Amino acid sequence: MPSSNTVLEPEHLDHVVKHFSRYGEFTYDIESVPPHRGVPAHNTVTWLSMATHGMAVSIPMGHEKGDKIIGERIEPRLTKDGKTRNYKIPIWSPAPEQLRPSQVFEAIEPLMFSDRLKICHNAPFDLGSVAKYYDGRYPTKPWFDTFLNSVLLDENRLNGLKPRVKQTYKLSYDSENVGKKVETHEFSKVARYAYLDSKYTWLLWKREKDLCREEGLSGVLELEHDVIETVLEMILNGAPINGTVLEELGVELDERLVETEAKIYQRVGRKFNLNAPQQKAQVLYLPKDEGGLGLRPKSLTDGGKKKWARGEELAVTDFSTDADALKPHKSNPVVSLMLDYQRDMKLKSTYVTGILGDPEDDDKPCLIVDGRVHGSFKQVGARTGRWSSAGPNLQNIPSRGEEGKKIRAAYEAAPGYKLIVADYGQIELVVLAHFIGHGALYDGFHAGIDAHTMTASLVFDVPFDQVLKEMRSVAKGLNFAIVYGAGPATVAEMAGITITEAKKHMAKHRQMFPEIYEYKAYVIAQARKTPDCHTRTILGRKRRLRDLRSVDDEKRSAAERQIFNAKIQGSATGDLIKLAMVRLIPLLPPEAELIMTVHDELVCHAPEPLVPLVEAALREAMLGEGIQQLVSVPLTSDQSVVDRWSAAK
DNA sequence: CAATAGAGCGCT
DNA sequence: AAAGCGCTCTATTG
Repeated sequence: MPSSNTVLEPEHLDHVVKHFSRYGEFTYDIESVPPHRGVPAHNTVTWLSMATHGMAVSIPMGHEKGDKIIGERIEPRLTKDGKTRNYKIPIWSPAPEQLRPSQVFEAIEPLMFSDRLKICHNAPFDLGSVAKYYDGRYPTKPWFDTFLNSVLLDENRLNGLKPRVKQTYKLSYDSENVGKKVETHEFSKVARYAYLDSKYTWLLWKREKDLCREEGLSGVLELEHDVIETVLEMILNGAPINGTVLEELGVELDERLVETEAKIYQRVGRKFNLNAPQQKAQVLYLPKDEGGLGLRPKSLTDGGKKKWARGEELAVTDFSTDADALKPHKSNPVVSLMLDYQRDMKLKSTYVTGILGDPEDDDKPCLIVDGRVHGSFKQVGARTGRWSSAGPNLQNIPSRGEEGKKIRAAYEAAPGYKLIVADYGQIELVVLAHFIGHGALYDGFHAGIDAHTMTASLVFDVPFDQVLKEMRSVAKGLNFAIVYGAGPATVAEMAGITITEAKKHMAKHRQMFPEIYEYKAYVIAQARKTPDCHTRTILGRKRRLRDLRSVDDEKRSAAERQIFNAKIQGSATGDLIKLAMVRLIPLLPPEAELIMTVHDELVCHAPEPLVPLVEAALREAMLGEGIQQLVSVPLTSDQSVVDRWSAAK
């Protein structure tokens, strides 16, 4: 009988599978290596670990580094300044002979594709990463994700496996961060590490699997488990993108950057680093006799504000050089050029080089594989229950401005395909009106009147068919202020009016929509009364903010804004959009794909002939009876069928 | 040399 | 005195 926890022989693997087959549940975890380490669609799995009743094992399948240093070699390498330095590189013994991935995945296929419960900490990654070994099929339900479970139980703590183990068992088993780069660590160390990942996932599951039920979180937990399927759909599909369009735009931006840079240096009379806020501040705010432009600063940086609060002396570098601070000086040619530079640099570095990579720089790989970028969508990335996206972030692709639109235009459907883009109309205000259940906003939505127009009509005392653009813009700011808790200064800034005017409009708004303010106060008061200071979203997700009881006015106010916003944001762009996505998957024809979510927006990709079907599926998923019944205000959506994402309205 | 903080900015 | 994110660059720290 094999006794080791590390599986190297086929007989051992058979024995392990036999043992696991006896039980209805098991945990598993994978370790992966570059290229595309964190990208389930393309990464290479070199370790699989599993745990169940009475057994936990590591199964290596391609780890190269052994346990001992058996020599060293000298390697000359170029340093950054072009010099050559000799580095001593240790030579490691080879790792023991291991099973092949195909052997391993074939052997465990009966476990993965059974009705046994697969338990993972961050299931989308582990489920998605093994799909490539099964022709794109990922292990079948049921699943249990201890990470999701953990987040729902406390969104304020660190919920990664290591922090949770440390919190629960006062124990650190990975001080070296082995999982971040397994291939650089010794075989035995990784074997132990992988084994412990699965073992502790198992222990956490046993310990915490029923806690959500005790807190009335079963419903959201079930929703989030259903959402896993939508995550897998998005991260395995990826978003279709045209690299050539980005390349051309990159050249255009580069040319302009070089030009702008030269003009600035010429006008200022010297070179400096345009990407360094401190150097920019000196150029802008230092008096003329000290080589600066002598401009009057508009605002402080965060660091500057702190200094000011402590009563310390300020330096020029404590003044902000952000776009907002520069705008008042736009008539100054240097400032105007700086604004151009900042905008172009952002687009070039983040959205062109960030995607295409830099051949000169190994740390900047090209993210496009077979015409797709695989962002990693995180279903509980935000503490409100909102999605987040990373690597690349597909939720902050530029949409405004001439150049921004060009970036978004690179996200295009494959030939013969279309993008179908659907977004909810005013979903946050709809949810707010639903929660209140009456009032002008509620009535307005039922009458099919645009929320900002409705608000403008009451604040400016005009019939809603006589609301002017400027009125609507102010109203938009006012509605924004409700949801985010913004003050007069922000409203003024947004709508382009004075603070005095903003205050006046806000007072009128309070008068015309008293129920909104009553409701807000009620939500905050109720939350403060609960033992853990929580409120719940429409589907029962909790947001806890202990600072609601802080004696520090600033902290308490911040918490009040946060908890109210979380209730609205979490219900709208957490719960409802997720429910719509879960409903969508079974309605989509197999040839159609869900590729992205941007908070209140879903993007699908489908062959042209199937477009009507996909449109209907999106309508049903987002607006159909099963979701509409949850909201006492009519849901609406806008849909566009386009070739390029930039063309959606 | 690697990790982290701060500033700034893209999106809903 | 504005909710929620992630990325890039510079400058500082370990």
